[in-house]
Amino acid sequence: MDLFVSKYINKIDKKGRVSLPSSFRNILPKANRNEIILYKSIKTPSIEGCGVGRLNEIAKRINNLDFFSEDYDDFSTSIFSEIITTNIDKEGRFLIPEELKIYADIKTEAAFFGQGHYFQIWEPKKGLKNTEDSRRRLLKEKKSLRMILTQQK
Amino acid sequence: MDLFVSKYINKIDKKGRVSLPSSFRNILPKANRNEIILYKSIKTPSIEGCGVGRLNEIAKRINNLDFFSEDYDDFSTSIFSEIITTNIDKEGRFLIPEELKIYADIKTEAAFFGQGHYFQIWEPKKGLKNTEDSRRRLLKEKKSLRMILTQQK
DNA sequence: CACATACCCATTGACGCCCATATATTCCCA
DNA sequence: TGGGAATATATGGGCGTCAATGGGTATGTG
Repeated sequence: MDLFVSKYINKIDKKGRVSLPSSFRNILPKANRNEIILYKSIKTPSIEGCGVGRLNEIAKRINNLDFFSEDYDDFSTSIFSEIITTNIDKEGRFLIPEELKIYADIKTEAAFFGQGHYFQIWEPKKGLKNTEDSRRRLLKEKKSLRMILTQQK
Repeated sequence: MDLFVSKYINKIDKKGRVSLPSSFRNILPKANRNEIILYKSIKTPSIEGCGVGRLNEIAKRINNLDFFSEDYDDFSTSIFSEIITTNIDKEGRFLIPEELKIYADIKTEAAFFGQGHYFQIWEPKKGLKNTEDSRRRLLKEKKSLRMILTQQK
């Protein structure tokens, strides 16, 4: 398994530390298992995160843009300056930067939601509500989950 | 991690010294960890900086411009002749040359913005506003940040 | 000599590293 | 196969180290 899946709710201790779910840690490449990157989700009041490996891919893509164009600066600023790297201690815990906690309204507990190649961190109640809303939207639009889950390639 | 990421706001002391964020220092090659280059950003009222090694990369990019265009001379002049090297002391601090401080309107605090292979130094309020503006431009143009952040190769 | 800057030392708070415990899970063997 | 032991995970807390900051003094250069 090399995808972030499932959801977990973990406590944030006095020092502000929170455990990255074990199954998430195991997905990080052994080489960089003690570092992740975090950034504000664009569409939701949540934090998104993933291993640092993805950062290099992003850098490569941005570097391919015209260096003297406006886009280059916009992407570079919006992405690199907004990304925060944080270290994972030997027990598998990390610190959520204050700014991101405020953005996601996270206080004493953090809910982790696997999203495949990345994961989201929510204030638990908001996160669960978002899950329900998502599912409801899907069904409403008659996009059959069943179809997606059971169809053959 | 070998990229300049995140943002930091540091104070400038009476002597004009300011700490280069620790994570930025660690990116500089051990060989030249006590020296960086600074120059005026071409498109914004900010200072750009990087390790001395990056000079070659800048030269390459300018060389890729049409040699006979006006841009070539302009960029070449604007950048190379304006580059200033400055030393980093044992505590990780350096002096921002007066001319650059004036150009960026920096007085008592300096905001450092990671930009991947280089970084920018802004007057804090202006820098934060610039980040917001960048993001707004990107979203407005429906250029999906999310795609860059999460897509697979 | 005056000013700027490099070098040295000190302080504070944040963070990393280490150890400890409780609960849950897996493993192994009788 | 049942039960106890070993292991893993989430969580709590002590303490040393480092980053950011402040300031004194030496060095140096015009």
